[in-house]
This record gives sequence, C-alpha cells and structure tokens, in this order.
Amino acid sequence: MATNTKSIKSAPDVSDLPEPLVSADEVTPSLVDFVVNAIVDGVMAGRYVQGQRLIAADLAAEYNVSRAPVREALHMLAGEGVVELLANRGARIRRLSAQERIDFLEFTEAICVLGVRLATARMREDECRARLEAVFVLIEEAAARRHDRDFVDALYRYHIELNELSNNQFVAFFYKRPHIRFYTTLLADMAPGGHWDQYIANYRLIHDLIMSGDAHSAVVSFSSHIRWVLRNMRLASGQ
Amino acid sequence: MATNTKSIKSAPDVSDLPEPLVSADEVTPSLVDFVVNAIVDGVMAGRYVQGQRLIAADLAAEYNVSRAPVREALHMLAGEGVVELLANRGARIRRLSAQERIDFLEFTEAICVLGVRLATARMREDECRARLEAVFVLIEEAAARRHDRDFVDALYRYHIELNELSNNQFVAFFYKRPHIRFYTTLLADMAPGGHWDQYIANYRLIHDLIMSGDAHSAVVSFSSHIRWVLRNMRLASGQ
DNA sequence: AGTCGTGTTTTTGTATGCAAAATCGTCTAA
DNA sequence: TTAGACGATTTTGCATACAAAAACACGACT
Repeated sequence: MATNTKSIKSAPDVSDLPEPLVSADEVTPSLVDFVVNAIVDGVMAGRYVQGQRLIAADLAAEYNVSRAPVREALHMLAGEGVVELLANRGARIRRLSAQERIDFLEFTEAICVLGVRLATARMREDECRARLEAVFVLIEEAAARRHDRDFVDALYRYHIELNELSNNQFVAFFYKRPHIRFYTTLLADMAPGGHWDQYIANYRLIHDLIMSGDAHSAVVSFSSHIRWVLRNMRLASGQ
Repeated sequence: MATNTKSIKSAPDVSDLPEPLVSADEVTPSLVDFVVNAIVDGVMAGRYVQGQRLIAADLAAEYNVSRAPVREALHMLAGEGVVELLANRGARIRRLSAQERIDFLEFTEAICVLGVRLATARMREDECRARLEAVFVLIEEAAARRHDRDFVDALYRYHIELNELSNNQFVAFFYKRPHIRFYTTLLADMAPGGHWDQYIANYRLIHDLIMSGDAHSAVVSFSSHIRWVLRNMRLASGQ
C-alpha cells in the first residue's frame, strides 16, 4: 500500500490532521455509538445483568444493524470494562464477585475523593453551586420516596456532576465509564437498605461541607461514608 | 431471529454460560488482541505519537490482517482511552494538552495512592517484599545510567507491581490501561530532567517506607513527590 | 442416572464489497 | 498571493459471506 508511508512508516506527522471541524454535537451518530448506548442503557435498566451473554447476531437483529457495528461496540465496551470478551466465545456483561464489588467501591472512592476535593475548591462560583444543588435535590427526592433505585441513580448523577465540576477531565471520564457496568451490580450492596437515615444524613453532611468550600472536611466525611458502606458490604458478604 | 429470546428477551439467565474452560493462557490469540498489542507497543516505542492518525487500511496492511479486526482493535483502544475516534474521520492517538497531562498525573496519583496504601499493608509477606524489591532495582539501575526513558519505564513497572500487590484488581486494571497512551506523551514532563537527585531520593524514600510497612508515611511521601512533579510541570508549562 | 461420543446447529472471527463522507490536488477568480 | 470551488482519490462505516470453533441435542454405553 502506497499510503502506508504517510501514517506509519514516515516520521510522525502530528499536524497531519486538521482539528475537528464539526462542533460539539455529532452530525450523524454512528451505529457503533448507538449500540454502545443501547447496551449501556440496557445495563442501567437491568435488562442486561452481570454474566449475561451478549450474542452479536441477536443484538444486531434487535437494533436493526449488522454484526460489524455490534462487534465494534462490544470491543469498545470491553475496553471500558463493561463487557468481557472470551476467546471464540463472544461477549458477556462483566461479572463481579462480592470481593470485586468491594474492591471497586474502594477504587471508586479514590477517584471521587479527588473529585470532591477539586470541586469543593470551586464552590465560590455561583454557577457551580447551582449545578450541584440541582443534582442534590434529586438525592433528597429519591430519599423522601425511599426508592432504592432512584436513590442510587441520584448518587451516581451527583458524583458525575461533582467530577465534572472538578475540571479534571480524567476524573469525569473514568468515573463515568467503568462505573456503569458496576452500577446495577452494586445496587444491592450499595443501596441503603436498612440504613436509610444514616445514608441520607451522611450525604447531607457531605453536600453541606462541599458547599461550604471546606475541601478537607468534605473529603474526610466522604471517605468515612464510603468506609461505612464498605463495612456494611463486608458484613453482608460475611467477611 | 428465534435465538433472540434466549439472550435478550427472556428473563436474564445468568448461569447461561459455563465458566471459561480454557486455562489462563489463551489458546489462539485473536487478531484483535494482536493488533491491540501492536498498537500499544507502537505507542510505547514512540512509533505512534499523540495526535497521529491511524488509518485502518494501512494498519491492516502493516499487520497482514483485514480491516475488520483492526477496526475492532481501534474501538477497544478507544474504550481504554488510548485512541480517540472522530465521526467519519477514523482514529488517532489521543492528544493531551499540557493541562490534560497535569490533570492526568493528578488522577493517576489518586489511584496510585490507593495502590501504595494497600500494597504497603502486605509488606510483611516475604514474597511481596521480594517482588517489589525486584522492580525497585530496575529503578536504581536506570537512575545510575541517568537514562530518562528506562527510568520512567522502571517507575511504570514499579507502580504496576505495586498495584498488583495491592490485591485490588481495579487499581491494577485501570492503572495499566489508560496510562499507556499517556506514557510517551508525559515522558518529557515526568522525566527527572534537571532533578535526577531529588527524583531518586524521593523514590528511595517512598520505597523504604513501603517496605517498612508504614502505609500512612508511604502515602504521604508518595503524594508529596507527585505534588513536587506537578509543580515542576506547572512551572514548565508556564502556569 | 451419569458420562462419553457424534453429528447438527449456533456463534464467532475474519475477509471482502460498496456507498457515503472526508480529504487532497488543482484550477480559477478575486 | 490567497480563497474558494470542484473533481479525483482516499478513507470510513456498514453490510455480507464464509470457514472454524463452540455449544447443543441426542443416543450409546457403563
């Protein structure tokens, strides 16, 4: 291939490609994106559960596309950790053991602590306060209704917002993605269950401290909340 | 499709699929894996640089495969954050601005702190000590030769080992993957440059504290090392 | 009953084909 | 000289085809 030379053999030519001309909104969402979103939504909605096998041909039929974009979507999700790929045996929703769910929450804590710390530092800006307040009311609402699912969903959105407010794109990027796969999985362990009052009280405290701009206290209270959840999880899984 | 029912429509059947029978080693590495590794190696080796466009047909020709597995590999790498996909414009190695590199190191710190903390707690076990010592000598060797590239490589391996020793698979998993893309990119900022002695001294201290089993001190010294690197990066990028 | 073949069906992994989009080169007009 | 237009070429995105591997169903054997 003559074209080889340009992109592979030659000295790296970084200015090779003009910056994306298209604005933020995508012109035509590709089928791969469509399928990725569909699968992620399916996981969020509980239509796909951990360990469930995803057969490319079936997904293709389901979404009226060919197997090619489906397979590409599955590889993308595998890269994000939502799906696992087994040699010659296709894809399945990644399965997490109780221990792995604990590990994951511990890992998530590390990321969110950074998010909390950085976002708290920006809480002098009115717009930031407003955005965070807006997602916090979702937590309050779900809590008032004692609705497990909505509550965990609201917590998720709250941290998404927090991580975006942190202005560190990696916190936002990596929190958003891998979390999904684990979202429904962890629901059972994470949901307040018999501890609604404590759970709500913790988050009210965390939120207040974040709003107050006291990063250190916010981080400490967030960390101790997570450690409390971890203790509950360890107890529940009998360790 | 009649088969739809089983994997999609019906109630999620988790025990659907027997556990992988194949042992740890893969029978036949798929072409997708091959291409993924080839591209990652290329990034590590500097053959692909940030912003460089990756043309599917060229890669296919280069590696003697068709475009299908190449495209799947690119989607996988996109999921991992190594590559970015632009609508109708293919893939390029993700490009990081100076600010993004700083953000990334800050993010990485959050993960590695957890790795340091958890691994330190296991340093009573002789095998763990031996494994960590083994990778630390690589740091010393590279430092003795004042070889930027090898030094950063050794640091990378050291943290990989540390994160694996942490026994939290997510720390290991997520540190390993996204870091790659950023590896060569950050080299210039991260490499000790004019600060060899300080850099080496910092890592000796961190290592000693880890080996001593004092998790808190290890974390503190690691954090302050990273903050020192961040200060240098901010100075270098004129912020 | 449970295990072991064995042939059938399903499913994957990869290659190939093709239309639409993006890119490139060249010519033209300001 | 630069900006823009336009046709040729490259490249992508998606569909389809097909061989090999895995899963399955079923019957023989212990």
